[in-house]
Amino acid sequence: MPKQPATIYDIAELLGLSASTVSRALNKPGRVNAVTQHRIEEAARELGYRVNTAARSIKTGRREMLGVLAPDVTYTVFQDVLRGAEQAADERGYLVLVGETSQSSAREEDWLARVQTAVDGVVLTSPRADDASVADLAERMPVVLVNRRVDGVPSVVPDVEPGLRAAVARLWELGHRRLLYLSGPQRLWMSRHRHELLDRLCRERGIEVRATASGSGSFERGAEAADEVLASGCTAVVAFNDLIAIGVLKELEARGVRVPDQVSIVGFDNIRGSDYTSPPLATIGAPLQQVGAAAVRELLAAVDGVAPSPPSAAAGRRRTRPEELPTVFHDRGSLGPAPG
Amino acid sequence: MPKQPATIYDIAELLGLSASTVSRALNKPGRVNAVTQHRIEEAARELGYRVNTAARSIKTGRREMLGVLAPDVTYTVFQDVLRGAEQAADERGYLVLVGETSQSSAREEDWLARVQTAVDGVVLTSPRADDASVADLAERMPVVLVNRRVDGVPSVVPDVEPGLRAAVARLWELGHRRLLYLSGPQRLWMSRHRHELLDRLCRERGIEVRATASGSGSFERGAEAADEVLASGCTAVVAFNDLIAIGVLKELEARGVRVPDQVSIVGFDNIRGSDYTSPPLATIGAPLQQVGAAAVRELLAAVDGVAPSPPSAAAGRRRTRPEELPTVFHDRGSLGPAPG
DNA sequence: TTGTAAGCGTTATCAT
DNA sequence: ATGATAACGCTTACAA
Repeated sequence: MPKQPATIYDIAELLGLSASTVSRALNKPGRVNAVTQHRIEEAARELGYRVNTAARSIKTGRREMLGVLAPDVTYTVFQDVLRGAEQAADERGYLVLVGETSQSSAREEDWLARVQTAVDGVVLTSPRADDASVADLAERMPVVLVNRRVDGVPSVVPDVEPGLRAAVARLWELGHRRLLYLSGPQRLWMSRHRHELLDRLCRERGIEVRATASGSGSFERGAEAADEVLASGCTAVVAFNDLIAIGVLKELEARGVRVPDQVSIVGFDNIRGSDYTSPPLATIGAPLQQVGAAAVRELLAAVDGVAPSPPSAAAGRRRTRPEELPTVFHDRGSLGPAPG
Repeated sequence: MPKQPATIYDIAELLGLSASTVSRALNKPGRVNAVTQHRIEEAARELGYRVNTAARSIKTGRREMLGVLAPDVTYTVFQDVLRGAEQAADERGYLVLVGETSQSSAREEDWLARVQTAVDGVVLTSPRADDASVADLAERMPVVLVNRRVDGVPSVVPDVEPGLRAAVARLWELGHRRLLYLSGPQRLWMSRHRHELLDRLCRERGIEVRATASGSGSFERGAEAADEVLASGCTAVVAFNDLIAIGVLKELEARGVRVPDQVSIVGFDNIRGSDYTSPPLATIGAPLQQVGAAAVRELLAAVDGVAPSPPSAAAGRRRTRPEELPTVFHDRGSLGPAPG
């Protein structure tokens, strides 16, 4: 049923031209007689011609596709990154391959291996692979990291500080002096990063910070943490992400503990749904679409740098200055004065 | 920096063999001497050989990739479909290209055109294109629809009836006799489908159903609809999707209208966050991952049917029997006895 | 301005 | 069991 798609030869034959002329006309218009050009375009439309990208790739070495790796398409953070990436890619005529690795490093490795030959580069959002593997991969193909840093590999990470600083200031103002950080997965660079920064910012003000042992980044994890929260004697909680935050919030509500009267809660990511709760969840969000777009632009710059132009000293291993992608604090109802 | 990847010629040369032997060894093991086989595999690993998929495609005509079109990666429904699709594709060694078309039909057309040459087939979730264009596309390449039906094009749609029937039964039981359907976008097949089915099921019981004019499927749309809800004199609301439902719920709460005491609310899709609200939102969910997986399996069956095997009467235009993908009613706090 | 021809990395056919 | 060799559809010197 799907009849063979037309090739440049079909067009050439139809018009009594040679394939190379057709190719030229279709690729670099201007290098061919105006009327011929027109006839070719006409014929191409007529025949429903589409360039065979595989055949082109084999010659040019360019795949015009790039990969985006996501541990979990289901987590809202990734969606915005993907959307931003998709749009930036589209602007440059690139197609996007997505790899959902479901938190499994085996699948991640697998996908990476398979996709390698099909794309010009990859964006890795919170990959599970260890630093060495990531650096290794970056040796073999253009790679840009999102929400993670690895030495020598370009990365795009929003600047956590402004949003978190605002949140801490607000907590201070409300009288909170003891905070509990609900850690995410230990292997997640971003969880450690947020923790460190929270520590630093609180130290500046003399706020005490404790932290739970690391756990998953899920709603259930948050619910489980309710006991720890109550036992900790802390008046406010900063969760690694909104899922955890909402988990505690709902569990505390279920136990009759009033938020924010007895405990204040702040999350991270400003996921869709974080303002559906009662009270709405205060959270620190990042411009994730821009993050995704920036990552792709950086990736494509690297891709461009690889082949054409003077093989200059090369754009080389730059990282987007985070100042350009600041997080924002969303002050919402889950924050209130410290009790007592 | 990314040195040229090794080819089968490199392996052949290294081992003093011919390229065809190497190719055979790598593709159909068994047709080559066991020890040669082993040496080749060894060398391949050594050299970090990866098959050049573009080169392979040009010969075989198979791309080993498929496309998944999504109007909005940001809406949870799509994510689950994508995850299911990704996994089913992965099982068969297929890579997935995703197209986020941001509700724009121009971008949709564009992406479809561009991707056509790069994939073996596409899964279209709620495409904007009209029936004719979809049928047309299906003429030129394997296509499977999700959450939409078009004559002559295979599609996978969960069975709305069981979930909706349960919801209606529950509403009846609670004494509701007048319902308001908050319509989604008119162009969305699924919105019309849900409406029709609701009409039918309610008629069976003698429940009256009204419907709003169509609107967007967003949270804001729900908030705006609050007036209509209150003016309608209906005791319960069925929203086209959870976003709308949560929008009304929050807006009613803001106005001091008690849910479910004064108005009961049911949504569709069981999106993440639908149970974060207070009260949690009652909703009708579908096994979306399975839907995605089923769509891909059907697509790959069509792809397989295109070339190899006896060109039999062909699997042809089947549609997955919906009985296999039933929706489920989630009874939650937003439902209560009809007032008065 | 246009045509000829070589070659990209594979697979597949046909010999050997 | 293995090796030549010819495609696949396209780009790109180079020649006309």
